[in-house]
Amino acid sequence: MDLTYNKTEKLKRQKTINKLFSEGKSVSAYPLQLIYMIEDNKRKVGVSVSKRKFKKAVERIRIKRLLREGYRLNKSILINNKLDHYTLMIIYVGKEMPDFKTIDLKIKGILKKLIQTLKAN
RNA sequence: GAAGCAGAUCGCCUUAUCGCUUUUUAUUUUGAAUUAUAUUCAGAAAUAUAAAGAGGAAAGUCCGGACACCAUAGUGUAGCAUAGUGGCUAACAGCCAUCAAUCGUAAGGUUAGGAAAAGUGCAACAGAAAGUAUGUACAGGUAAUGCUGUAGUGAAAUCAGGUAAACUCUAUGCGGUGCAAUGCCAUGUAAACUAGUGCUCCAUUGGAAAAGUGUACACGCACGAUGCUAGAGGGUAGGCAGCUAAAGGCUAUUGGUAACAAUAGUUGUAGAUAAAUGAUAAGGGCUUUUAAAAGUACAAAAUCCGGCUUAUAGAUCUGCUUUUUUU
Repeated sequence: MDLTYNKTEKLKRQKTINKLFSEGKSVSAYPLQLIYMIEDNKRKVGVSVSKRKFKKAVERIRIKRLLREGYRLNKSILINNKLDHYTLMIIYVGKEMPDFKTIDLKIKGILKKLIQTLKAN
């Protein structure tokens, strides 16, 4: 089972990020929002937290780490459903500091929701 | 013992499993070159292994430098900053010593502490009057006059003082822009297109120079047609270097009241870039509490250093002061 999340899998290019925000579709399940795009033949995933909602850098870094960890442990949900090329941006839109258990749960939820919406189309 | 003053240090730990970033070594794959099928080279990827991986403030971005580019950064004006005296430093608005004022019983704390005989402005109450000033009473004096003295008000009353966290003056310092600096590679018809403006003079492989451009302004200086200004539409916004060894840390000795300096020894410590340093589980510290249980702060590098300021649960150490008790 693949539990890695290294440099090559990170969403880095400014261009693709802009494209994702302008053309991608979104699925939301509070306190998370997922913007996705099924185009590239590689997996690219980024995480984000609004600076407005969390002013301190410590809090933002903490949430990003939790989001990354949640994706790393649960990305098998996507791969087991024969989905291995995608571009994702996971955004935390909540207003309070989460702990890992809720993040883990919500990530699982939103990834399953993504698969359902894709199958429906 | 209690209350307090000054200074310094630390600021969670261990194990297991799953991960992240950088680097070392090994193997495999791939690429390039060639004397051509085996060597060499350096790069990339994967796997394994080992090592390292946020702070005392990393913060605020408030000062000062290093470094880079703009001209070898010049002169004057403007502007800004600093302000007892002496010293330290690469430098400073920092630090040390000391004087004065002031607060505290004291240890100690605090201070925008230069100049009012250059000029301008401002000033409560009292008082006739506070600078284009001259009233009353008494006394003196004159040709005459508040001309002179005393009384009275006030901090200050006629060659006066106060105020410069008011202008000002004096002394000293400061050129500008910041690592998104800057250089290289790759990509790109990119010195592209349209409009406006400019395209000079002498001369002939050269020289001079207008407009213009370069810094707050002026001068000066440099560049000066591959120009300048505006518009529309597009491309790129990726990689490498800069990038971490530093006015470094620690210890000892010497000089100095000290800040600090010199010498010797020792040590070798993050380098990311939508931004690594994490997640989970178990256990242990520490604080509150009979226990259960709860709490375990503030706050995360972004070119690098020296400061200042602000935030901070809790813990430790050193020196000193006052007071009480005991011996």
